Amino acid sequence: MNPVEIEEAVSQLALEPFNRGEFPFSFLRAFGNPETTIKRLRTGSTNQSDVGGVLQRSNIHIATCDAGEVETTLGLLRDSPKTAKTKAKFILATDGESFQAEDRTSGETVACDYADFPDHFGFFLPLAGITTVEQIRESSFDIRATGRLNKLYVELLKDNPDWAKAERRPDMNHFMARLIFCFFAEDTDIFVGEGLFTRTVEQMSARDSSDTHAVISEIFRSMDTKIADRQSAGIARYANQFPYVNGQLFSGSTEVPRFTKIARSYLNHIGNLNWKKINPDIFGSMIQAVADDEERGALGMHYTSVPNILKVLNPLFLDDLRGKLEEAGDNGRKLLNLRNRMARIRVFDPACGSGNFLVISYKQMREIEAEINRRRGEPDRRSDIPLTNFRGIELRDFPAEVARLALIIAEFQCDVVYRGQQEALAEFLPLNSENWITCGNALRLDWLSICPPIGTSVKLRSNDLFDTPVTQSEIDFENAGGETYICGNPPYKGSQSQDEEQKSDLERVFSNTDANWKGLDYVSGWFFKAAEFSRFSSADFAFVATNSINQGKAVSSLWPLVLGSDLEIKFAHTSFKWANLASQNAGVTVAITGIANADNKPKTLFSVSESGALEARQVPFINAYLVPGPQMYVEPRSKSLAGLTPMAFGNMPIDGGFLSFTRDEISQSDISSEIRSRYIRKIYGGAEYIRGQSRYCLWANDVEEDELSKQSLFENRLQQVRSFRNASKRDATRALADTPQKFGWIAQDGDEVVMLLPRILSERREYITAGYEPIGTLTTDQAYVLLNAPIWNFSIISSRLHWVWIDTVCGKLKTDLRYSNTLGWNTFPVYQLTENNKSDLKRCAENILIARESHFPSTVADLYDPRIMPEDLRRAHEENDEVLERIYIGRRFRNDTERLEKLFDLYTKMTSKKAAA
DNA sequence: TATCCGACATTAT
DNA sequence: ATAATGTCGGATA
Repeated sequence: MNPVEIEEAVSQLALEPFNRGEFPFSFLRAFGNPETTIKRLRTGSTNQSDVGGVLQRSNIHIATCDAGEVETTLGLLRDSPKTAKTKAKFILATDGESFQAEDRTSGETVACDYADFPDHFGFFLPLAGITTVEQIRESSFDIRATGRLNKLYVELLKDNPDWAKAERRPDMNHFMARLIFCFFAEDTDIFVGEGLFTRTVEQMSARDSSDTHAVISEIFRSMDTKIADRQSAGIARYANQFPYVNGQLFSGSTEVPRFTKIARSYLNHIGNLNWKKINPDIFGSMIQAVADDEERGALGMHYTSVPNILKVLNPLFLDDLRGKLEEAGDNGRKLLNLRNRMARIRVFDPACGSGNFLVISYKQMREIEAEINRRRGEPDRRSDIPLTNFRGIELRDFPAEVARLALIIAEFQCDVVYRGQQEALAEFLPLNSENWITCGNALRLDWLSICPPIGTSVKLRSNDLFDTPVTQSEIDFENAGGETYICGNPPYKGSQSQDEEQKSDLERVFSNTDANWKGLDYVSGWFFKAAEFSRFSSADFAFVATNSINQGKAVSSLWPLVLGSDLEIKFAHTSFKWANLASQNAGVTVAITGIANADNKPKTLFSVSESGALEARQVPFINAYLVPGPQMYVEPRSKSLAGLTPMAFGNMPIDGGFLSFTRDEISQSDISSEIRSRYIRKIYGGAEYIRGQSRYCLWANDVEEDELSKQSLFENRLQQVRSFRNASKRDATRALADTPQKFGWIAQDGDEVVMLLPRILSERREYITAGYEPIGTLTTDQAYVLLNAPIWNFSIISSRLHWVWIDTVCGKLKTDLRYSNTLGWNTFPVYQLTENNKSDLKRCAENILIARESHFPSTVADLYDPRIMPEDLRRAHEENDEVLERIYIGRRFRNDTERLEKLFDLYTKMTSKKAAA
């Protein structure tokens, strides 16, 4: 269940008559517990309560009681030995009048009237497995509002099918934005009279809902008409009470979708919520799913947490502002300078979604400004920070609407908090008419015209930045000295999953470069455009992006263009999971990169330590791999830089799985042992090797198909391979359809001594786990192979030095290592090895293999699990490292940082020597 | 020809 | 259910 669904279930429960016996079960059901769980608790088989209540292990201990006994009952629950023993997170007591609960981990408590307990449902969200985000628990209102608006939205689309079509959706979305504004305004005295909007609609429209749309439309028309013009415009008397709002919010068509009776009652429900409590930073990202038919199922789940956003904003510029505030102390002059500086700061998010980066920037800056004004004795002073300095571009119209609204709401709320309700109201309306959130394609728009480094006007230029470079003379310098910070979390899309339009977006962005843009992630476009912007007006920028742009091949394609010789990475957050509430898509791993003009200041590298704590390191340089060290790019090579044995990419079947067999499939078939030994081979992918599993394949690349089809085991399989290949849209695959017995890519003859290593390696293992397999063993493309290779190669692959190199320079799958022959093996810098070196390394390699052997039949996964790695194996690796590292520097390296430094250094020397030669 | 990647995908636990 | 950890083959140079 998502938070919205839980909120609805909890609210429903509170409306029903209180039933002492049923309440605990209904409560658990509302938090998404399946019927079977409830049943088991009800029959007592899993109910461990020792106070006559209901106790669900490691979750909650609930007891209902007689009127007036709540306090005492909660005490009983608190002291219950079972509560402690079963590690219950919460205790809850209620008599149907009053409601009390406690979070046993944090000690936080809830005490309220029974009828109001749904207001605290966020408190209990861990019961539904939702723990990721701390603030979500303070967002009960936002979740509730999202749920109600969603119901209204769906209901309206159902009855106004034409509004659901692509061309009218923007009207529908604009209408929703207007409604949200009205709900907020009527609860915050922006409209004079409590609940003015909801009340007026309720009173002036017919109960049968036939004219609801007309009444709302008239109210909207009124809000778009200046007071002086209302009489001539013939505004209805009831609509005349509404203020003139402007801000483009109510301009344009005032057409309103038709309401059913149900929709009219939903509207009333929504209006009766207390919109004062809205969190514009959270609400925006929750509500945006409403307008997206595909995302609606995950309503309230794709929520970006404030701490994650601050990981971008703090090091980008907020920390600096706070530092300056501290430095200024009570010095009025310095405080004034800081305030003047902040008044000119522009924050620009060219992928702003519903504006949460902008809203949070704005709120944080207002907080700093308020402190300045407090210290200067001007607490009521009007804010000098213009809302229009927070600019954004967003592709989808609804989030774009919501972003603007969220900023307006944030401004009002900040004014109320820092200056007071009266001052906030006095200057709120009419809204600024400029639309400073642009709905459009950020990769096609000219950022300089949307966020001009100078001046305040927003005018769209149709041409791209690179079609018509902006010349200095066009720039108006009236506000010289203002800083611009570009930030955001733009969309990521791997090179293979981009659609045609996205491809052409990138093509335009990179058209004037010789970049391999086809291989780049979609997000790269934002980095490149930000860098170009920065070169016009020195704006620092930082984005969240998939970590793959800082890995593997992408590094040498993208970063030389972004950084050039004038920009530098000023801070970075290495890979971490970008968590939101959607457990099912917890999967994306991101990094944050912040870029600024080169200077001599130290850079800050953030990373999450093993214990989960955030570490910040000051280093002289951060390179594009997000490791400390001078800028350098490792490019793929087709041959080893150091003369190592060639490493081949394994045999790729391209067979839909039909050339593979399990052990059982073979043993249960009727093939003769002769056919079997002639055509069936053992084959390894990474998984089979690491987990010690078996897999077999048909290996008969050059045998006639007719010959093979005589075997019933093969006949059907070959047909399936043929049709699988024919169904492909890749030419090369279809061309293979006529020879279904043949692998798509062949790396081996099949009779060499095979050393294989998996293409994907768990980040938990401390070494790269290559291994020898018997002659004739095959590998799939999930493993690399060295054929008939001298054993000292094994020593190199198995070394910590090599692990560090691969970890840094190759790609990743999530945070796991992804080995690459071209990027990792062929680029690995090694000194020329003497015969003595080679024989020393051979001995070390053999010792590793012997240590592994001594633990037969442990699998690689067992042996290299760092928690249980056998001592003798560990020692054999240590010795191997000792010998190899002496060849590099005559002693052991102190740590991985030192290893990498040496490797980078040697790589640079070896590549420049090659280039010179 | 020869890979590199996945706002992932599927299997272990 | 979450945690661990690697399929598969198309797109690309």
